[in-house]
Amino acid sequence: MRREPLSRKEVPSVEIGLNAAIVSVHNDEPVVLVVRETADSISATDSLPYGPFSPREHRTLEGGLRAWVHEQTGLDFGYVEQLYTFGDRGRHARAEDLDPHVVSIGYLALTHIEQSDDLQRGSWHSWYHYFPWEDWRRSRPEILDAEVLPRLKVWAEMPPLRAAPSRPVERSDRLRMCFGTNGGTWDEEKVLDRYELLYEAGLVDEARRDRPEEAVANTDGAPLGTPMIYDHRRILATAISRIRAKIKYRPVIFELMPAEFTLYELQKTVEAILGPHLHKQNFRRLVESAGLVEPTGQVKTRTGGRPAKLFRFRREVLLERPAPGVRVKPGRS
Amino acid sequence: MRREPLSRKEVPSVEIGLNAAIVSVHNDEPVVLVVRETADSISATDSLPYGPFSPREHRTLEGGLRAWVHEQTGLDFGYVEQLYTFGDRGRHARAEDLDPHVVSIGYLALTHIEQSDDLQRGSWHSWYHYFPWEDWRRSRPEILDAEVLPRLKVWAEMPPLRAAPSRPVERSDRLRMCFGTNGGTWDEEKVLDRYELLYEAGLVDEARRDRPEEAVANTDGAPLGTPMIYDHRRILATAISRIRAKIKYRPVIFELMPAEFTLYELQKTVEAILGPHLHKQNFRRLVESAGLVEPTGQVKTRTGGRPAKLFRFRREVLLERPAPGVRVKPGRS
DNA sequence: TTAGAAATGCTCGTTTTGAGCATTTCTACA
DNA sequence: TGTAGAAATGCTCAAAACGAGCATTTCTAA
Repeated sequence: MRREPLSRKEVPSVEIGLNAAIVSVHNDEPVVLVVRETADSISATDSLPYGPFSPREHRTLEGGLRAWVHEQTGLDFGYVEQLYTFGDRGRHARAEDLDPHVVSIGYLALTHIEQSDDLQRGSWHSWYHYFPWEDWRRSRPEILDAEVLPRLKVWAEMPPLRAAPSRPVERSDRLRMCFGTNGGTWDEEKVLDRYELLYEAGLVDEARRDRPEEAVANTDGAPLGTPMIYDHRRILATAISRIRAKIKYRPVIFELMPAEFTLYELQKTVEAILGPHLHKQNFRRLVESAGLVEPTGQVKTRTGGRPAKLFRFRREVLLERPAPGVRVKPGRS
Repeated sequence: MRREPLSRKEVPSVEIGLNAAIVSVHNDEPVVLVVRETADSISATDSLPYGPFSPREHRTLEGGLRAWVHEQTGLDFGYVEQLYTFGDRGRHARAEDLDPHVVSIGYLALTHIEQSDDLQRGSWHSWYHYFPWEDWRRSRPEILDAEVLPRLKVWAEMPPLRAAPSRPVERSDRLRMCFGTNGGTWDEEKVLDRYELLYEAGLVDEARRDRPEEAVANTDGAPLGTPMIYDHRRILATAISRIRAKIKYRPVIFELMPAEFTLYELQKTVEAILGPHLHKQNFRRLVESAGLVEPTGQVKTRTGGRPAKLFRFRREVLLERPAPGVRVKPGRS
């Protein structure tokens, strides 16, 4: 053996946290299931449903996740995928956090909200509540030019705290890459990168919480967006990035739809997730020619105009094509 | 609080295994760094470099991974990304495996092998050693029609052991989806899906190891491919799937290249990873028009023909385009 | 009865893609 | 010193995909 197996006491116990970003679309608004924790009698903090993995009780990681979500909210969801495993839940861990160390695994779950569903606990919040700078549905979000970019530019001019020769990319270049400043483009998939940059710049509440000793940039001015406990907002950012990327090559959007829907409802749901407006006729052509849907034969009246044909998801497409998805381009119309 | 925090003793200690699939290309052959473990004096088993995460010694998960790889092989690599966290290292865990439970995190690392590099331990093996049915470089691999598909078809005809109402996809449909039988197409990215199917069908050694009690299909006939310890072959399958998908939208292929290279060398490296042959002129047009490379001004003679211009990776492309990559189609030429 | 609102059908120019032919410029060898 | 062979490189061309917009149909509401 090349290495002595470590004895039990040599391997510090590690606790695994299971965390679920459960996403849905309600009234054309992307929402996430949030539990409000009352940490103490004064402050309330939002969290995703979560709980520790217990190998004795949970046969699998995913099973443990479903158990915790059910216990905390009453919700049972269908589609779920693993996002990422974060080793630094409290980021720059301080001594008292070291033992036991918590490693958190983030999951993305998708579900369709029926009217009849009522949660035992928790509530659906717009994800833009936590990331207002991502809300491009109407137009370029105001907070971007009013708050986010000015303060990030100040940060970009500051010298890095620790000289980082291993970081080849300048702060200003990272700013351009993430936020599309200086002639760059806004990539709606870079939600996590933008959040990480804001964290590093000390502009989100979690950064001030994790590194109170560090003088962070622009301490005057309110933190941006609504914070969450631990690294839950980072997990949510990961979830948004993932779903925005994934609907382009896998038909996961149908996890958010009812059994039957019109093409415009489908488009509205895609737009709720992706942000920008899509060209209606081209969207129809795309979805139909890709064989993603088939007409049910029914129509839906009360659409405000000509009745719309109802469609359902063609599950067979999963067997036919290697990468079916709503291949929309990030461009606006 | 909605939930009592679990006391220390209520949360069983979990050990986290860090596992690295370190990939390179050597002589147009995709290779992975493998350590041969001599489990006892009789049998030898291949493994990826791995070791437990110890929060006391490792500041981050990735740091722990690098430490273990360095200790076991002497290699320091650059690019690394997390793949997936598996909760069932021994799959259907038996009682004696339950405590402490091991959760393994798989990583993909990419590196370029210099002539001067010599490993202290471990060696580079072709990844097709572990997945011979994935080797489409010459032509359709013989083992597919001679061994893999006949035995999978037997399995597809068998009734599932446990009636699975929650599994909506028939075995024969999964076979078509994964292996392109019955008019389906072969998707070179589905390496993990194919391995999982073979595992479920009991055709790989690991399945027989993990579930000796279960009568698996086709026990006559040798197991397919070379096995690895624990779930390491599954991690390697995940790594291959990931890199085959990723080079299409991120310029990770350059992690495998020397500083200067010809376009044909680049093409050969892409083909080593993806498998099928690409159209040479179109590949050049693609790579150049995407701004991924720039000429160094030098040429390389001794190419067997007209000297080839040397190129280098244009790092600026990372700042310019949202998703630069070698967008090659899976089709053959 | 009619205005307004969607749904739907269709066109059209531009870009991207897949495929192949032709030319250039080396090396190896007669 | 030619000349064949092997790549590298340059260019063309048709098909498919894409982006944008106009036109028509068929509802509801007043």
